[in-house]
Amino acid sequence: MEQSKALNALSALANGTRLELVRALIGTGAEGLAAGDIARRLDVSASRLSFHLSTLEQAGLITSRRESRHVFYMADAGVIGQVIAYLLNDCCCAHPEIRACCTPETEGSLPPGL
Amino acid sequence: MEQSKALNALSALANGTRLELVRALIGTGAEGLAAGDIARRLDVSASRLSFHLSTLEQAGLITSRRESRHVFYMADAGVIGQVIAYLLNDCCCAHPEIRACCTPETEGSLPPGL
DNA sequence: TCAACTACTCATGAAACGTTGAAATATGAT
DNA sequence: ATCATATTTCAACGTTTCATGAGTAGTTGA
Repeated sequence: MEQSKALNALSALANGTRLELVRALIGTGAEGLAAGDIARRLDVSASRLSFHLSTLEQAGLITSRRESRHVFYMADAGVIGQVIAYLLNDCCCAHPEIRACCTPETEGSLPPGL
Repeated sequence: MEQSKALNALSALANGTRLELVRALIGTGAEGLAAGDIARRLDVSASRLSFHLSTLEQAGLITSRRESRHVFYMADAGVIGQVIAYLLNDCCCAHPEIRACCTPETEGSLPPGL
């Protein structure tokens, strides 16, 4: 992932509404969620939702598909993973203390080499 | 890490100059780098540098110490790790496909359980 | 065709961001 | 004291972002 793409993604993620959107969409997997359902679930106006969804889509973090009159949005787990990997590897040089963030649930249970 | 702190950190990281700053400071460890050296290295004006450094410091991503007339800046690896962990766990629910980003260099070389 | 529904676009204004250069502050050397 | 160095602060300007509400476009069923 190039820096410019990572920057777009980080800008997109640096907003409360959009972070909630990602959170909501990650949970729904490939099926996704219709715009109207998202609006109701997060209590966001239609235009505001559309603005934030298109910001996320432009950044490549989510995708959409039309199904009759509904538009379903879903998170692109691959791209989101790439953004995190970019922070981890290209910006932080896989710094050992930072890498530790990857094993929070198993913290302390891994041998020193990992 | 709370969402508001993570959002501040993401905003701070979503800028090319500041990402370069983090990159440069991560490499210098606890010693850090004096502002003037950073300015020369990244070819950034003093006031612009100061602005971006204070943005990063306010977000908690870097710290500073004065030494005679120099001010040394260093990255806070712990906080940077927390931000990445927040994205990974609190936003992406440790989604398996996204978690895969943590093992790019050792990909395929770990047993399935890790 | 018409009405209802779903989602998007647009214009507006307020707020935040980023760059610049000049001025101010702090520290150290002569 | 005076001067030089190092860094920060400030005001100005243009750009970008965001929330709001009104209006528009596409889809479905009567």
